[in-house]
Amino acid sequence: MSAAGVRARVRAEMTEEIKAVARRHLATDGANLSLRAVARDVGMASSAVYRYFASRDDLLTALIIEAYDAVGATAEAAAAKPADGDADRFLALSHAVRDWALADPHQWALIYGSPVPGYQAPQDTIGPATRVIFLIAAVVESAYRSGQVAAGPQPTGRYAEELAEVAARFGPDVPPRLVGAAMSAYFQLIGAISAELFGQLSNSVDEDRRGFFEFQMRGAATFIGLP
Amino acid sequence: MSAAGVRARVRAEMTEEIKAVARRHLATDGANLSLRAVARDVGMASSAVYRYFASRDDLLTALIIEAYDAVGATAEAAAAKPADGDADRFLALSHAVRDWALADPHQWALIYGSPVPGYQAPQDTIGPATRVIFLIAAVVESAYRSGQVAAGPQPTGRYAEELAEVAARFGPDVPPRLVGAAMSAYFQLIGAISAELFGQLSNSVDEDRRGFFEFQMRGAATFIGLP
DNA sequence: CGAAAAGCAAGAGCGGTGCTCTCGTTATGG
DNA sequence: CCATAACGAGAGCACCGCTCTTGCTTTTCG
Repeated sequence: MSAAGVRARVRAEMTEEIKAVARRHLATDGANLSLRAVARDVGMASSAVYRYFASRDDLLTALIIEAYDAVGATAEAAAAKPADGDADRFLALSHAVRDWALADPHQWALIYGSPVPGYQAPQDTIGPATRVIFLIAAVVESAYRSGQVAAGPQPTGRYAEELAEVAARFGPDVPPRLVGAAMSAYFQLIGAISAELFGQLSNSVDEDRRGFFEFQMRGAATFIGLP
Repeated sequence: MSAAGVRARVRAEMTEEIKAVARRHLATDGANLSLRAVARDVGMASSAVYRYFASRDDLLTALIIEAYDAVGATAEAAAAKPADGDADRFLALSHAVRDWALADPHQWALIYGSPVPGYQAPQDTIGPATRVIFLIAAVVESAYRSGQVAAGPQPTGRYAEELAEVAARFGPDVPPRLVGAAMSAYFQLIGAISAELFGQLSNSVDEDRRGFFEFQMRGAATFIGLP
């Protein structure tokens, strides 16, 4: 009847419902969720799910993309808020990412944990995956444009050239050092959150993990040279 | 016959063989290796494996402990070599850990990747897990004892007290800041290697990852205050 | 309009998994 | 020497991912 076609709309709704149920299972079973169990919860035969996702890995890929988008949106919202300087903006962004990770550790593990064995990240995921690092880079670039970035160690050697190539994507005259520092800060962010989530803080920092996280991120900001 | 008992010795050998085969499977299948497949390779019924390991998770735990021991031993060997100052010792240690991880990414993922869902790290693993961070702490403490550590940001608040408690385990008068910095450096090390191994460097630093890694670790050393 | 085409859901089935239980055998220690 | 405990193998249970076939419904097009 409708121009869009009933079938297409129903298909889209069905796809969303499967993903929603799968996301729920992800929260309890992690990456080894069972496609059959998801199908049961949705109320259809397991074979019918294959009309919507070519394989279990394809379903996981859809969840991965959604997770990247979710954490990216959260980080963007935090970075958009008014902040007292670029260092504070970076800290706010970091806390937003950490809060998101704490709220749903399995989603975090899905995108930043060890890759699912036998699973190769398809092209669809590399776009959404870069949102957070681009945000950090934007903060760093903004600070640099306003001339507020302190000096720091210069990269040298072959990797410095690679950093320069990446820097060229952001604009002219962006020093490779800033790109390197931004990437390093990004990996520190991911690493600090993963360490906390994966239990590496047990028996050392148990009460005030948020404070210790901020301590680490302040170090990262200093390394970049943020004011 | 023998005092030790034939059975006990055979049992120990059998346990080792199962672990060896499982380690081989780990290199190809990752953490979702199949106990049945391991049993087939060993040449026994899958049910017989349960005489040696109570469950598949128990087998994985054994592999985890071995992996922690292996990376710990590697790091210790690197840290024991003569070095040109404590910063260089830290760098050597870092490179050793990275080299080990590159040589066997699945073992790395097993211990530093996302925890296997439904798998709770047993007590047996927390001892071996602390070897590397203790090594870093030892380097930092040695530098501190010789009065060569530069000043740095002071931790404040509740987590600072927790760091002080950890510091007390190392000896009197160890500043909490050093413990925090050492832990931060440790997480940077883990995070940088995981980022490289889990594909986060694709399309940015592809040629000289070793150089970029050293750039990051130099930053960590500076944050600690190593000379 | 009506037939052909395409999309869809369900069921059966294949080979695989972790794990348990039983049963015959073999080494161990009182 | 013999009861006991450890052992290996096999059958079996419930589950898994995935495929194929079979009917049915919607869409598309001559």
